Amino acid sequence: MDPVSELREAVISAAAAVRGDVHEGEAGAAPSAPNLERPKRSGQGDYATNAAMLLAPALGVAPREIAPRLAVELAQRLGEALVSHEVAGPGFLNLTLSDAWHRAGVRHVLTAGEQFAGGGASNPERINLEFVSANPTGPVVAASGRHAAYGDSLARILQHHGHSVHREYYVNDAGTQVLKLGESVRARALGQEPPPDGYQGAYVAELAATVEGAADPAVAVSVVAERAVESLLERIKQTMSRYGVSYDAYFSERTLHAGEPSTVDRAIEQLQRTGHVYEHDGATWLRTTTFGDDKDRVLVRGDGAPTYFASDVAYMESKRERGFERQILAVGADHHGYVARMKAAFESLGGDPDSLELLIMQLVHLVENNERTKMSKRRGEFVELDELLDEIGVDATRFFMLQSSHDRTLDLNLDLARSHTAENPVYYVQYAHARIASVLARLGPERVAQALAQDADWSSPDGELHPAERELIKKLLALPAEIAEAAERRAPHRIANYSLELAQDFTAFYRDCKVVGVEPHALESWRIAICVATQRTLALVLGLLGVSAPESM
RNA sequence: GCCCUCGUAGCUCAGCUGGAUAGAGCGGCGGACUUCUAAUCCGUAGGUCGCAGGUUCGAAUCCUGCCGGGGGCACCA
Repeated sequence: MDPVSELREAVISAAAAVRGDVHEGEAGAAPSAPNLERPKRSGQGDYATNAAMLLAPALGVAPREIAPRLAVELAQRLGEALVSHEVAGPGFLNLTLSDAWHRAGVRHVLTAGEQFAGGGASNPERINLEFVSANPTGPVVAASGRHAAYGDSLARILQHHGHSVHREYYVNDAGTQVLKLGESVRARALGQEPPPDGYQGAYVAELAATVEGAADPAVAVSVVAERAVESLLERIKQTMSRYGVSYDAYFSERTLHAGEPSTVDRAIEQLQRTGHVYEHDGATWLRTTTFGDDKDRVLVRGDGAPTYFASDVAYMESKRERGFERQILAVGADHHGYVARMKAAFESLGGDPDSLELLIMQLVHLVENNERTKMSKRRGEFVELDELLDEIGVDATRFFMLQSSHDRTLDLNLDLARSHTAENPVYYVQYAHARIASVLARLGPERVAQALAQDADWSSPDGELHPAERELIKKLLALPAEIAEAAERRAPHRIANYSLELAQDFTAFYRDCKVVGVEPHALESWRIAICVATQRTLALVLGLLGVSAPESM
């Protein structure tokens, strides 16, 4: 267990003991788990807990009277690690920990290696994570870069936290939009304008030139559409790969309709068995209102064609059949109306609606000349993700997309991104990593290995830790809780934020604490250890964001 | 009209399952390069946390209403 978790356990245990003292044998309402947090201001110790304030209502005693009792219990549990404590404010207990505790923290980071801050999931699950799933009727647009970065990073974080994650891209290769694409390509190939509700983009003309049989009347439009989709899907995969985003599967919608019976047929049968399906006006309906939807939904239209909703239901069933305990879908803001019906359908299928999560991604607005550009795939007015990557690079794009919470709309100022690339905070984080690499290179691998050895002497006779060292170490040790939070709240942006904070704390350390050549030898060893622990942690978090960690810049 | 969501510094955003005097980056202003990397650092200015009530020992955070932005209310995909 990591040092901060141990500390938290000690606080919880101490709080339980205090509660037991006063209300002997009484079950009572257990107070919610006490916080262990970094005080905002300096001079308030290394950590603070609000346990006394939470115990106050249950005990009927003022928080400031409870805190000293808590301190006694805590002192017993922490021994020499706890240097001092004080009751502050409305009843916080501020804790100051020893230098030795901090040194042990660095050893923990080094020993844990790549597993640092990992495997914390209390209930590891097999998760199916679906993201982007943009229609293969055009290139990947810039806005999808947000979905891609988010889904990919979330997958990495969940995995590091101990879950098993399967990433899928749902390919809508069936239905009218695909047919419209085919019609548009055919029209261009014949030198005509695409139909008014078709696709107008320049890429359609490219497809008209490259797709086999585009202009050949003997080749059905549906076949042209199929080939165009194939070509576009290939292009989408290339963009994703360039962006550092990988999928375990590109799941074809068409396969849901294939076979006798098809997955769609089986899903509908399953729903019929559970009694949630009825016929009305010649169509087949699912009674989603039973499970909280506004209105019932059509599965099969009057003309016998299954709706898109039917495919979605079948897809959920497919994921369930494949053994995923949890389904997470990152969908666009324009899909938020689907949440209720999807959950209702999932429950109708016999699934637990809580194990189906639809995360609503807010929009990305590209701002140029102080105006938001309107993006329409059909009219062909859009910025491609590839263009964005050409201009501001993969690392900067990913970091920018990941910096803010997925449920907030994001303004991406293209003018700024183009002209001030070096101002992106991602370079700040990468720079810290490169700087450490430079320091370590100066020392040489042998000296570094020696400093990291289990029996290396890290403490100079009279040396206390520098405040910058203590701050940096506590930031390192905050990562396990940070990852747990990011994983549980599906919030990669927390990791982006953390990486910036870690880089800041390292830079302060770098400013105040000389490493190479510092006397005595043990102090140099100790600082090398801090540098290595920090460098690895920076590389770890950048990795979770899908951003590179360069050795030099 | 009904439902969802967001509103925090000039700009872009953290902080939000209640905690101490609300933060960062960029931009502004003033400084620092014989240095372990200046893609850096130091200092400084900048806030009615949309508005109004409520709950609480304590509210940017929870509840209600209002205002404003975005989205959704198909036998479309």
